[in-house]
This record gives sequence, structure tokens and C-alpha cells, in this order.
Amino acid sequence: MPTGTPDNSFIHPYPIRVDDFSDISSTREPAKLYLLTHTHTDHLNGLASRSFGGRVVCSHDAKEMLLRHEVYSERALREMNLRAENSKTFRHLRVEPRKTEDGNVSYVGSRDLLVPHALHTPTEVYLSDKQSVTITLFDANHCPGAVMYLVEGDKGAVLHTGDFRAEPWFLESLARNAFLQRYLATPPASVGTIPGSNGCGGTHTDVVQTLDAIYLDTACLLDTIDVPTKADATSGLVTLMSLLPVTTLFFINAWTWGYEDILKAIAQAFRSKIHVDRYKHSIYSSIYADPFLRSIITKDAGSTRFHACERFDHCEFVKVDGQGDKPPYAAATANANSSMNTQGKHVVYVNPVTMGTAAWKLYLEETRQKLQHGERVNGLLIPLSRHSPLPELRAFVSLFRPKRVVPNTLDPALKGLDGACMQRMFEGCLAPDVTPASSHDTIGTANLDAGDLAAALLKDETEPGDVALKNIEGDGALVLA
DNA sequence: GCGATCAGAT
DNA sequence: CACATCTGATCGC
Repeated sequence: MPTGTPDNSFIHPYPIRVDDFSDISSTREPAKLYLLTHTHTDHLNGLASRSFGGRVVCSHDAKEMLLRHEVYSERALREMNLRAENSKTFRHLRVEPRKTEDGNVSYVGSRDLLVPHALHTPTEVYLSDKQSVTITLFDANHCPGAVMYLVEGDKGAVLHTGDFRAEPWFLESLARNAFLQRYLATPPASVGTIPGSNGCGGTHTDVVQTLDAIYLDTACLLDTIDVPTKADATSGLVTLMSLLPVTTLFFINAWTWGYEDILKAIAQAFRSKIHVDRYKHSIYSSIYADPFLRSIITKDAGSTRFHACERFDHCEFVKVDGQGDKPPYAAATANANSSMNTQGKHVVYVNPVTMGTAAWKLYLEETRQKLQHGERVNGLLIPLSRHSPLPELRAFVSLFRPKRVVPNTLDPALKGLDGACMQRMFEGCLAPDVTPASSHDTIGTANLDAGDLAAALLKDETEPGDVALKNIEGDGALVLA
């Protein structure tokens, strides 16, 4: 539960919570089932609690990552040999049966709360004796193990995106996915309306269905500019890297899960493995959905120019003056040796940033010029976004035209303005019968500026707090104040 | 004294 | 830089 998730992270109307495992027993009925979209720590709230005892559905890879999860401080202790064994934050979720003194196996106290599901495999899950839902997982293009959930039951169908990046190839892949086709607003390869398919027949209403809701990754809801595709970002970076001397060492600041595309693109382009620390190695080795990732990593620091080892504890090959993950960008203040390792080799830092498509083109051209003129460059940027900005979100929602769209997170600082804006932001992307009659299809033509919208609402609204209250009341439906 | 929660920095 | 993470302060049981 990243802060700002409406309705305690329940997906209405089912007794299912997503990415939130905190204790709410004093407020309402506990969830019958929990879904975990991925293992970033802000989605694991309450899961470290020893008293948590719910069933948690997740992907196979998320389960492996979770059981191997180690916080940084524990990793550092392990590195200094102050820890004989790795301390794993979520190990209590799986307690193996133990051997008793007489050699038998005791299941007393054993349990395994993490229920892994394969992708694209509809599975019936019981919420009670009388109620069940069918759950299907789809890769979310966010980080290893990250998935979206389709939940179908007698109370309707909802799609929960978790955190995701809905770039064009991702939409095309969804549009062709047999487990989602019945919910598509428009068949992939057809334009316009098929004669006789207007839903007037009455006997075939179950052929095409409408999602009741999409629970949407709204981390970048207010970003209204286009951002580069991951492929454009990595290919640009690799081009710049290839302009540096072959003696250059690189530190790739993959500071959280989700930057693996950078490692893979580098390995591919330079035909080289990437040095990773013990912890990353153990995680990446357990990612079965990505055998290529597993194949490009090495623990041998001296065997490669490319390093993605601990962010705050680089190996000696990429250690330079002024530790930490900050490259000495400022040419004015950086001393000449500040980007040299102990052997005098040049170390270049690669940092993921947020950058629009236009800014990226400019940066690529400028940096190319610098490198070709032999100017010293100690850091390279790569605009690898792991969340979709508004244009991608609108395209994604338009693919399904659900009855409503619910934000996975709201920014508490905006006091509900972002939620209030959302209704307007997805005008024309929802099911026709619930879209206000006056609205037009604004896909591709809308010139919505979220900042302006928020500002306008702020002006009109003397008590912004009211918006927040109206916004999250009841079943989590958005109510425009 | 522990855990949950938040502010703040990176 | 980054919307994920860590640290340290504060509050409540």
C-alpha cells in the first residue's frame, strides 16, 4: 500500500486487498484474500508483521524474490562477515515442516502463505464456501515478478494494473491476449463497427463484456508529456556508451528492481556480462521468467567493465572519490581524479532519470557531440520510466473502456485534487453509457494539462479537503466535488 | 521496549 | 536525478 490508496486497497466489491497487508481488524472485516503485484517495499506494508496470516497470491518470481528479500543494513552486515546467515525479512511467510527427534516430519506450525500463480492461467480461488473468483496474472512491465491481476466473479470483472509501464508494444501484446480479448473495447485489427454487433441481439451479451473497473497505476498521473520507450532509452544509452574508450568502466545505478532492461541492453550490445553483488545475484538467479537476465550476470568483479553492484558499497573497480551513487557531475567542482578508480581507470556512472522524449533527443545529441570532441563525461543519464505517464494511461484505459477507473494511489499532498482531476483526464476513455453525454472522444486530440486542471480546481475550491473526503468515500468510486 | 507511522533526505 | 528506500523521530500500546 503506497500511501494514498483509496478504500484500504480493497478491490470493490470483492473481499480482496491488493498490496496492503496492514491490520485493519478494528475498522472492518479482514480480507479473504490478498494479492501482491510486486516486491517493491512500499507494496509490502504489513507483510513483515509476524501476526499476518492471510493467503497471498503472487507470481512465482515475486514469491522467490520475497523469500530472499534482504534489507540493505542486513546485507552490509553480511558483507562485513558479522552475519553468518542472511537475514530474510519475509522468511516467516513460509515455515517448513520440521524433523522431530524421532526422525518423523512434523507439520505443526508449518505454513506457506504465498500462493504462486503462473501467468496467463485463469485459476479459481475460493473466498469462502460460497464465493469464488477466477484470477489471471499478466506481466506488468515494471520489474521482475511484477504482474497485473484480472479478477472475474459473479459480481463483475476488474483489472488491477499494480505498478506498470503500458508502452505501445505492451498494449499490442494485451490486445492479442486471449485471456483479455472479451474485455477489449475494439478488436485489435478492426476499425469501426462491425454490422450487427451493437449489442441489440440480446442473446449474445456474454460475448463481449465490459470491465467494471480498472485499478490504475497513477504514480505518474500528472505527467502529461511523452516519455521514451524503454527500447529507445536503452538503445540511446548504449550508443553513447560505445563512444567512450574501451578502457572505460561503468557503474550502472540500478538502485531498485526494474532497471534490468539497462543491464540486458548493455550485455547484449557489448557481449559482456554485468558484475552484480551477492544479493542481486541471488535474486536474479531465482527469476525463472527471465533466463536471459540470469545468463548475463557475474559475481567476478574483475571480469567485466560493467558493474551494477551495491549502490552504497561499490566493488573496488568502480570505487572513486566521494562514495555513494552520485557521479561527480559538476565539472566546475569535480577534481580531475574524482572519476578515476584506484588503478587510474575512468569510471562513468549511468543513472536512470525522468526525462521527456524531446529532452532525451536533445541530451543524446549534446552528449554525442561532447564525446566526439573528447570532452570529459563522468556520468550518463537514461530516461527509463517504470511507470506510465498520462498519455500512456489514457491509451491503456481506452483499450478496454471500463465502467470506471480507480487510482491505485493518490498524492496526499494534493488533498484529493488529483483524484478529482482523474475523471476529466479519462473522459472519452470509459464505457460509452457511463461517459457524460456531452463528452467527445478526445483520444489523441485532448490537450489536457493536469497542472492547469489542479490549479483551476484549487482556485474554485475554497476547502480542498472536501474534495478529498468526497473522493474516497463509499466504495472508492470517484466523486467529482 | 517494540511496532506502526511520519518527516525528511537521497 | 529517482515515486523507492532508508533513517531517525514520534506516538501509542
